[in-house]
Amino acid sequence: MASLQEISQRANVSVATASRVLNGSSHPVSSQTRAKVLSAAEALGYTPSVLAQLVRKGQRSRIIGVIVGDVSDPYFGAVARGVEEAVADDGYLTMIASGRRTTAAELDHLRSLRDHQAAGVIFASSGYENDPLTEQAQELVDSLMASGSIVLALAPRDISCSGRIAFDDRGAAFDATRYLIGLGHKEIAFVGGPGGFHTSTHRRDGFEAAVRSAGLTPNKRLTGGFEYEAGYRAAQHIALSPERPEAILAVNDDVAIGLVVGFRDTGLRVPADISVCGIHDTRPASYVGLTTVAAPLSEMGHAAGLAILNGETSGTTVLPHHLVERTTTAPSSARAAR
Amino acid sequence: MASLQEISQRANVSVATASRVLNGSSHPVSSQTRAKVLSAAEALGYTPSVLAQLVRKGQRSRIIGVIVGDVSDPYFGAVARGVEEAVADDGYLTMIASGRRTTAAELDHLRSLRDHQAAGVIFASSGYENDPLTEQAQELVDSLMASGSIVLALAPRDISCSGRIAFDDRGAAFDATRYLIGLGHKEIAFVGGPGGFHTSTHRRDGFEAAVRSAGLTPNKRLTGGFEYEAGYRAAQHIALSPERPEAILAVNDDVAIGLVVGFRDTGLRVPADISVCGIHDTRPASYVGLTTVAAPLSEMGHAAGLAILNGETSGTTVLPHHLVERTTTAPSSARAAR
DNA sequence: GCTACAAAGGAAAACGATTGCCGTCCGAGA
DNA sequence: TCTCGGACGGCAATCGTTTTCCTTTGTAGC
Repeated sequence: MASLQEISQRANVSVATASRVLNGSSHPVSSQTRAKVLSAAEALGYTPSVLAQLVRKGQRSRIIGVIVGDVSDPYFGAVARGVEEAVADDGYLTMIASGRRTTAAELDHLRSLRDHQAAGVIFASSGYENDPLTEQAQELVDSLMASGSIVLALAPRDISCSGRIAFDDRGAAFDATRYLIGLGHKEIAFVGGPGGFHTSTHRRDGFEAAVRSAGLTPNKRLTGGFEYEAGYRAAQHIALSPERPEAILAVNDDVAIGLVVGFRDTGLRVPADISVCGIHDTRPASYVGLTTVAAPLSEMGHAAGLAILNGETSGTTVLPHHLVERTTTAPSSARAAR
Repeated sequence: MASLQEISQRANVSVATASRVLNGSSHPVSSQTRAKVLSAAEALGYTPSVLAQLVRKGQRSRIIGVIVGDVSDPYFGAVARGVEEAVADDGYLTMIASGRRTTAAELDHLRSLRDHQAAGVIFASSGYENDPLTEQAQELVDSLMASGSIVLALAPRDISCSGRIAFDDRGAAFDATRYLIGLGHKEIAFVGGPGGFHTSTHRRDGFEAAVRSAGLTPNKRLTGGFEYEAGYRAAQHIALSPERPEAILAVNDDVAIGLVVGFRDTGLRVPADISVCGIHDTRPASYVGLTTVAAPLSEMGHAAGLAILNGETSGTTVLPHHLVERTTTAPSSARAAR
């Protein structure tokens, strides 16, 4: 509340001197005056106006924005936690802004982050094809980068930014599918997210490639949302379908869990009757013992945080994933031996 | 990037006029000059410096900070989503800051929120007893409120702020316990969070009151963390204990789910051998069919968002909870009839 | 006793805005 | 013709800082 102005009056010095004492400067100040200023500041409870400092110095603030698709999705929680761990010790502040899966909301957040001169922006959510707002987003990203902010994408996006840190969506789906094939399953389906999202598409591509490479024909792939409910609903359909697959790869854990619970609610046994595999390995996966591909979520966040701290301004990093086998998948023979 | 200065030069008007045109003012400007300014702004790609505006006008920014304990806890996700829905249409931005369950980190976030003149701050996480940093937190909250920010607590906190919006921790635990008693259980235990947290304590109090009011003696209550793992570990102990309870109330859903999975992993049947009830009704609760008390999480967030929008500066609101019966609880007779 | 230089402090111009106050111009009313 | 008032625009102060130039003073070196 108290300004340098008031401090300087109370201490009988100029504003310049007060500034020099209170906010580090190389300009020398005698220890007497320094003491006077310090005690005045103490008495008045001085707090520098960070806003004014930013205006004057034109620097970046110590805010790092993480743009996520859904605040209650544990995927984003993991990423955000990684960012936080990387930057908290350096006094940077991670703020999570939810795009609620709409680009319009993301634009609002980008604008606000630009307005407040954020040190960095991290896109944790995937973009989607033919997004009419891409151009606007790119403009905002450009202006952010032009003014010194670092913009990183952790998921596929039609935006050129300072750098990318991700895992291999296609490869993860490919590996998971190979694993299911290795279990002896022949009829394998992919349950994807909402159409058009890049992650969905890449993962579906990986799935198809694996199925084809094994000489099988890719089974029907149903689409839905990214949430539990979408998986649950899909399970209802699949359970009733005449040509029910033996195994399913879901686009992510939430959908996979929805499938598992949905199947069980309709009387199917998982994995005896049908195997289910997810992608991400978020916390709830272990709640239901889901077999899934562990994605380096917090590692990605961590790397992104460090990149912003170090001002790294280019490059692409791909972090490794690995399969975590739990209890929702079983060899095909288990079914035959029933 | 372009400043009013540059705009005014290009349009051959004074900075004052440019300001009046570009950022609404009641002062009249002829349509000719207006057009000149507008086209200059367009050509130069003018964006007002929100920071400078804030410095000059001393107003609050359009940022609302939500301080949570753990970004991957779905409890906080629900609250944040509620806030978001309430304020997004008015152009306010919800930013989630993780206190990582330490007051020191919370203080950092509070400072940053104050520095950026946030419109409001919402405490979604509980405080704990004898927190040595309470005083500092109170000072920060006071300075925030003094400068016009609204500070709301959604969980018990030893801080006096603009208002409180919550549900009845004690009552929720009381009702859940009465429900378990109503099922015929006599040996009921409470598995609490880390010692000292107000929510833990209030819920334990509600539990004890219910048990006592039924003429039973409160069973041992084990403490742990707020997470799944704490519940899982507790389940290991309880399963091996000679005087195993018939029913358990957990401090929240995550712990309850940990208990359920933990029990099943040790061969106990839930609910046949032991009933488990949670508090919150977060998403994962439905994944495992957990019986739990539904807390008005997003409603609290929503109400808090509206309160900040409307500048409501006082009052306490308590929102209702209700029990959601699923499949982790069963009557005691089910056990006897085994 | 002179110069030279470092230390110490202040005045004032920025940064990018907003706004109170004043001057000019014009048309309307007397 | 004179006056009055409103429309319109600019000057300059202001917000809370930082930073570039001074100016003054003290001291060391010759």
